[in-house]
Amino acid sequence: MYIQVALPLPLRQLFSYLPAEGQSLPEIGCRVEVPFGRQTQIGVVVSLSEHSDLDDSKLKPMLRTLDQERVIGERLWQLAQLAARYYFSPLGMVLSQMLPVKLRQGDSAAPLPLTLWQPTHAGRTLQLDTLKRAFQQQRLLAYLQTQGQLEDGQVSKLEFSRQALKALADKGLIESTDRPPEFDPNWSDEFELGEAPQTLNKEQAVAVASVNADGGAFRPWLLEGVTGSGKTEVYFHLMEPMLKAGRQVLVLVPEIGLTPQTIARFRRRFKVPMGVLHSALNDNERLQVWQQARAGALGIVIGTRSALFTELPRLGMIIIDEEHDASFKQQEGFRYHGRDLAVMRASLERVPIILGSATPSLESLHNVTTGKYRRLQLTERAGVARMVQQKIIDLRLQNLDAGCSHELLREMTRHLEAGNQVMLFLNRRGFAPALLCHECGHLHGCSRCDAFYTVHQGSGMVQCHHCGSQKRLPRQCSECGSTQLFTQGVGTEQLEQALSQRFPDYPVVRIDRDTTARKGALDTLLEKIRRGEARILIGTQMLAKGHHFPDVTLVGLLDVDGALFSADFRAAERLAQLYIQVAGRAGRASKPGEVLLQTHQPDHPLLHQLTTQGYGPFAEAALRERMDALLPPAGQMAILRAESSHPQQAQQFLNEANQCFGELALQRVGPMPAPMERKAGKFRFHTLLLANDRKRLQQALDLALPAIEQLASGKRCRWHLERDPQDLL
DNA sequence: AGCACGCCGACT
DNA sequence: GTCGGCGTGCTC
Repeated sequence: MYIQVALPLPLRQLFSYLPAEGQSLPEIGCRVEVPFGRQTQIGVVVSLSEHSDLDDSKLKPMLRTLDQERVIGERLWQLAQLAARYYFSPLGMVLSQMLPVKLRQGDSAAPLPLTLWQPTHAGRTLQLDTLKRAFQQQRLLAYLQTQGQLEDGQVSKLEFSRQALKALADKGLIESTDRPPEFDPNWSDEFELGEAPQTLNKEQAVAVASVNADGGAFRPWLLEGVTGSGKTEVYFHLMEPMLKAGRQVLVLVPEIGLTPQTIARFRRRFKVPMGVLHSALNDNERLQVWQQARAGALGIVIGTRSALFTELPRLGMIIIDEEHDASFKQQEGFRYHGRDLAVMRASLERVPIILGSATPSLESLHNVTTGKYRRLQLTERAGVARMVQQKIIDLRLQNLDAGCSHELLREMTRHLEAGNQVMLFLNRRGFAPALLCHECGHLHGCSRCDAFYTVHQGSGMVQCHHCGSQKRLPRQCSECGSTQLFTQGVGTEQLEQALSQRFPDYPVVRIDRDTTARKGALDTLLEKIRRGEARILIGTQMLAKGHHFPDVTLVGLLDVDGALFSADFRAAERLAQLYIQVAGRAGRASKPGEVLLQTHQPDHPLLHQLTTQGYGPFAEAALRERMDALLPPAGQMAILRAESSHPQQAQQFLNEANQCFGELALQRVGPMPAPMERKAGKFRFHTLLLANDRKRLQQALDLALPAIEQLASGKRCRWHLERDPQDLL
């Protein structure tokens, strides 16, 4: 017998092993540890066969079986096969992505015992005063004396120290007991709501009734609802009968969307066990959620992109909130789109999937047009409708102060004096996007990329935002030696500085990658804003994500032009989504909001459409533009990218790859240089592969890919194939 | 991917 | 004389 194993490598093949001596054969879907070159790898058994392409002398025996029963269930196994084929990705990469990190590393899949700490008799009766020189121990023992017990997993959550725990145990004051974790799959027996459902308005009721009338079969529903229209209440109404029937619900949210408020809202409504998979969890905590979900002990699993791969034996429904959000796309390794895979999963599991958004992706809108998705619309706002004033500010021939027009500054003053907060978006971090020599005109560029250095004044450095290289801020021009160096353009750092000077009475907060790099820094800043300690909020896109500040009444988008003429074909769509999101949140009933948009293209048709008619008509026009340009979601697209330190090598590979398609009916555009041809010292090229339908693209690539992989030129450069690329950068 | 081998330039 | 840069090849 030969064991075919999928390994987490970028190699589109399986590896055969001989059985381990004296051990029973592993089952399909179990993890095995195998020797691989000079190292060992953990892979998943895909099949057992009686034949092998290779001679026995070339094969090694596997080392050990890690699981007694399959670690990926039948449905997710099917999803893995489907995803590997769809994304042209090695099965091993897909399977490893589906497993919690701990299981990829070879840890046991058996649930860990629950360790419980209790005071001993000595500990219960000890006077706390005796520990007054060991404050942490005293605090911990005090807790145990009053509470009686403490789960080991809660130690760091309640901010007790591990050392104190150990010290108390060593003194014989506390002791631990292990008990197997209890997984109760019958949570629905005592199902109850934590709070009464809200009364639905007519549109919400129609949405709920439409989905329910479909009888719980597979169907993607696009729930399009403006901000404040009550999408979450619709989710809740749809979840209720599912949970009541003991079916599990999977909820996917964008990366920053998983705020404590969101989680609290779900917990308040449904008194069922809920697993939360957010970025702050460590690998052990993730494994625990995975185990509970697999045992059917969770009613709700809510998490970001990767939560999609949670094993849910009684899955009844999938919900994706903010389905347009870019964070659902994985951009490394196995490059999948969480939304699209979730739809595939719903289809395999035969359950409905709800895609919610105020600003649906053009993909999803297109899928509504073709009949793949059904659309549900919520246009009414709960509560009092807010009037948001919108205005485009023509920047042409204007004198700007740190990128702000007079009109914007005037409006800022007005809103600040009224006691409100002002929020400004500028999608460029750092002090200035370029450093210019006043004598010779030289712009200081990165030596490894086709890009200029960004000036960071706070750190006294210039930084390349594309490869991460940085150096001391030069005093002299590297070309002519002049000391007359000026910054060019405005970044968030400069904006912050300029506005602090201009509005000395109003504290400014800046939120970008630089100010939030430290763990917890973002929360601290957001909290500061919420408490009203900051009045002027400056930030890049990340300021908008999921955060709602009720006292913000003026929102300014400082430079919209970049998005209108970007090499990234989705830039306009993203701008529109950001715009609608902030416009929907500016002000409230008692405080009317205002949104200002600064541009050198005040007559741009997309801008007009967006500000005068809203997202719907904008999206229709943008979709037409995409269709005309044959960009997604028109037809099907994949991109073959190659990079090398020698440009000819990447080009040669792509040229030869083009030959591999022969007469296949696939439109090829390229090879052509990527929008930033040189990045981090590598020259980058790509070829676009376009087909009218899914099947044609799949067939053509299935046929050509084996030949492309054989190309010798492919070994002289790094290359990969990506399906449904987010951008062409 | 991750690792070893192997070949050339700049250091003790 | 070596250390180490990355180009090349291989992994059942």
